[in-house]
Amino acid sequence: MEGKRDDGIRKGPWKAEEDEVLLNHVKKYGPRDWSSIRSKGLLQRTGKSCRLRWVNKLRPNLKNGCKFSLEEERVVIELQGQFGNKWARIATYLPGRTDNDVKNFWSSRQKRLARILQNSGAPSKSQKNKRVVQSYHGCCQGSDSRLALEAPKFSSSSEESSARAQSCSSSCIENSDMIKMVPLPDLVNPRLLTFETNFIHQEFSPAEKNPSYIESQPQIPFSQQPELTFSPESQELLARLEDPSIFEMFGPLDTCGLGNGADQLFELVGSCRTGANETIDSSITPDSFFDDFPTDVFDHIEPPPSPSER
DNA sequence: AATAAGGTCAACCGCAACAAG
DNA sequence: GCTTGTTGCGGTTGACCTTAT
Repeated sequence: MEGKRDDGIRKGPWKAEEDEVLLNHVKKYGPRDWSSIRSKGLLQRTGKSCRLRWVNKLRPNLKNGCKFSLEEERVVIELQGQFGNKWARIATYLPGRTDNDVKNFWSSRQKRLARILQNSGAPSKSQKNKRVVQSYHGCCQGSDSRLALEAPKFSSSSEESSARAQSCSSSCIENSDMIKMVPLPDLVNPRLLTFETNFIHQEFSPAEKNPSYIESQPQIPFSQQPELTFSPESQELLARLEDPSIFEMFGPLDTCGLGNGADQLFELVGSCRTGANETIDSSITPDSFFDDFPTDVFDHIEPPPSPSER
């Protein structure tokens, strides 16, 4: 992969020295004249390659190596529906994210979805657990997930970067252990247990084809987003629960195989579907309920507020 | 422990839009 | 108006890492 082409142009991973040269160039001349970097003999890289490196890795305030937060995830899904695969445009709504980040995020997500759907006919034993979990995972998506989006104006103020750093670190928290300690009623706010199949339809029939969809949705800012939401692809799976044959896919597996809480899980799914406001039985043992879940189900659950924050 | 499968990320490629000559 | 060079964008690929078997 790494190496020089016949014309002497280097390709492949960038070295620290190359980054340094590129950064120096940008400091001196700004993020432009990429091709002059090579013509001046500073680097054996194409202008395109230099630009790409700057945009994706060296630009200040990038959230490199930071998983997409729930909010970011929602923004991408929302805007992909609105704009289609206009990654650069979508990225302008996500501070610190590049078009490449958004593109990669989306394609992984699509792959995952495709695989889930493809496997749904004949799930392996190990998939059974996961699929149910994902259904649960998705069923609690807040119904008011429409967003008020406005392309932000970025500044380089320290205030903004520290806020950014904070949001980045909070979204990177590995919180499965903390979550395991939280009683179920604290995690699942019954008010949030409504389900909106439109959301799924949107994912597979982008609103670009139906722009009125976006406009018709109530728009609320991030700060008013439901505090507990789940990965949206799971909603598609949940939608499949409408199909009575869905449970056949689990074969002989019954809820006993999923731990003590699985019965509640299916009740929960049912209440999600009806939008009922039942409260969750507080006699459920949280540990037994969650222990059978793969930890990735917790990935998108915000850590609970500390008692002082409540 | 070894291997396969899946996921993530960085980088390349081709194309289109735009500007300069 | 045409050609050429530059920039920006979206699609794709391959390496690497993680997780499952």
